[in-house]
Amino acid sequence: MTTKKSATINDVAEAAGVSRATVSRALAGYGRISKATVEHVRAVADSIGYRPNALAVAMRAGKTKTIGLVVISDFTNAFFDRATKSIIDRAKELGFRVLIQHSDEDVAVERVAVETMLQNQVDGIILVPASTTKHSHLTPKKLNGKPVVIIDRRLDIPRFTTVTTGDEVAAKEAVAYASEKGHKNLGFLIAVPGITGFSFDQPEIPITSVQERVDGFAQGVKSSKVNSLWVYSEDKQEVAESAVEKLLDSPKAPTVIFTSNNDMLLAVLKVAGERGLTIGKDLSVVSFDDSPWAAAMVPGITVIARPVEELGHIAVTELVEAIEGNTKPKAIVLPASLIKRGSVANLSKSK
Amino acid sequence: MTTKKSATINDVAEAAGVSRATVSRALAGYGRISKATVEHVRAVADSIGYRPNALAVAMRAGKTKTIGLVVISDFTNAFFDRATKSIIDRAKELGFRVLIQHSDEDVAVERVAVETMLQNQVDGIILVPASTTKHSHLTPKKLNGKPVVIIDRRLDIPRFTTVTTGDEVAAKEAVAYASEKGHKNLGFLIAVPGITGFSFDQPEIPITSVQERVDGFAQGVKSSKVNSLWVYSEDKQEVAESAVEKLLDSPKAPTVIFTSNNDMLLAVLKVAGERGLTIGKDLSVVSFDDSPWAAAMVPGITVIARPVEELGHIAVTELVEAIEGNTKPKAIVLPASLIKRGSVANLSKSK
DNA sequence: GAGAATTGCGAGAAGGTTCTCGCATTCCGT
DNA sequence: ACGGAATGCGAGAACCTTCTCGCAATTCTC
Repeated sequence: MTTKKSATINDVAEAAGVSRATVSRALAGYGRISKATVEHVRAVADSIGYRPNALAVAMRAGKTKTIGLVVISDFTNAFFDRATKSIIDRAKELGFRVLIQHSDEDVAVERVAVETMLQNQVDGIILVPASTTKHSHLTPKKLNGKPVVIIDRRLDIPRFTTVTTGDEVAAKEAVAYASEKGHKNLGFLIAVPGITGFSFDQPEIPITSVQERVDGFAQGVKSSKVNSLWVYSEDKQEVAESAVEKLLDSPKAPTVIFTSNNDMLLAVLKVAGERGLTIGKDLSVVSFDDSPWAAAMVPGITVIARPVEELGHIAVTELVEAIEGNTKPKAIVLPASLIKRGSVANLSKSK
Repeated sequence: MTTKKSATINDVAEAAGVSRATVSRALAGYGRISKATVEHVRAVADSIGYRPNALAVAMRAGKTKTIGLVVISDFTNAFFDRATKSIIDRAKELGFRVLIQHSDEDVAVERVAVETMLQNQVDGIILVPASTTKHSHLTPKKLNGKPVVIIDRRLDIPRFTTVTTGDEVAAKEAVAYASEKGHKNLGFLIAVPGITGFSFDQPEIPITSVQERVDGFAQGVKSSKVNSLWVYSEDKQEVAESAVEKLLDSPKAPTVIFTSNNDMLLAVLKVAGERGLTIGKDLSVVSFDDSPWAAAMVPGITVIARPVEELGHIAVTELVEAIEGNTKPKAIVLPASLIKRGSVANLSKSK
């Protein structure tokens, strides 16, 4: 038979001929204890393969050294993969573990995810909220006073520290760039969670980051005096593809399409491929969020890059600070930047 | 002041005027208890916002309903993002949480990751081992008899259930396909963790999945009687790019390059782009592992697709089975398949 | 109507750790 | 040599839950 039960501190105490308290002192290195005892206990603990039970430690300490991460999407999304990675890495640096849950843009799922986190006694939560307005599960009382840091989006209350990116400015800049390149008809393909199918009329956008992008695009269109055609799509490949079809088939077909995330970009690439349109020549494209493949493609995709790793890093740092001391909520905004590659054709020269 | 401490079962008992045992019975629904009491306790528990402490439950039960996942790479890798997602999803279905750690292909890191998992009392572990041979931290004794399922690669001992894909057959098939298309000079770009820089001489490959791909390629080359040029690279973008350069600059430059993973594929795309080579015309490419962008690109990348989601699903299912009962270790191999897109030029017709 | 059977619930232990108290031993100074 | 301080360590409580055991109280049976 193999060792079924793991060695406890009692086993070590017995084997070393001392009390539990002494073992704890020897291993944790606190209190008054002689060097000889420490070494003896250490040796015994090693020899019987003692491993402290993190559960019991957490119970006793009232702290689990674990933070909960609730994101809306999984790592197949080009933003959340990097965000999750940077959060895990930073948490590790600070001695915290990360428990991950996905809400799939559904407030109800988010609610149970948060509930699960709290049942598991996480010390704090990093959350990408599915809704700007629905946050009745995020009251201090329901959270037991556990700190929360909101990332990527904002809530309509200033209760929590929030880390976002300056998408509005970046979107405006992107439009100006396309305009300079001679584009007169701009298309926008915007993923809006919660809607079904796609629509040319602006639906209610429950997400501040998307709203900011829309606003930025609109400002850019206004100041550059170009034509624009907007289409709002469900965040789903096939739906987005038919939205792109509609966009390209419209009377004033855009020469450049802006996409609000990488999934939408893929839809544009797919349809362009099917129609034999060459990116950067027959059709231009600019997308939110950078990714390795967007950089490696020919031509490279011009993107609005958000400092994802930095965002994750800061979120964890802020959360841990809030866990360890009392901090005031603050709003941190990181700048996004336009990375120019070859996916936007220069129409002004060719004419 | 906000509620600092969460309500415990004692608070509920006191508020409801019953004992802890009764509260537990009422909420968990076991033992003899009257309906009236159940409803009363439920109501009181709701009203004071009682939330069972998962830590205490786990302590008492001796089961945490948590499985540990130790992967070598993060979700920015086109295989591990999908694997991780499918594992989390399946675990959720079976009522398990997932704790994630990355080993970065380093056995030492893997060792502490496993150690951390065990300290956290996971019920079982899913592991992508960094090494075929170094597994002294995976003895039944060190694992306290906790079950482990190995995925993606194999160990040189048959101690654990293993879920892998049939890469050898698929690699052979891919070579045959390229040969049919008229390619005579085949290039292989193979990521080998642990080495520095790149090399044309085959280094020791500590990973069974990569070894299988190498073997499959070799068999294909032999039976199709084509020329081949092999280059083994560190899994790092810049290194891989210079390896591709060398490949293309060699006397018998390959007309098609096979890559052992998606990162290597990106390196090929990048270099091809810089040299003005059009994929599917001037240079052909076939990669291991499918991804949304490989499908959406123009031309689409021909890939050897592995059933990643299925792999994750099965791994969790097997692990949970092992957790709940005693099972014998088995070796499960899932078939990989060649998905033909446009990235392989047809040379036989043009001649 | 008395004993037996059933029912509802409370007391208490266990799970592994940490930490506070307080006791006993050693060491120092005078 | 003796009082007091310093030191090392053990006993026991606390964290929160679950579950067994057993005690009362009620109902049933003849």
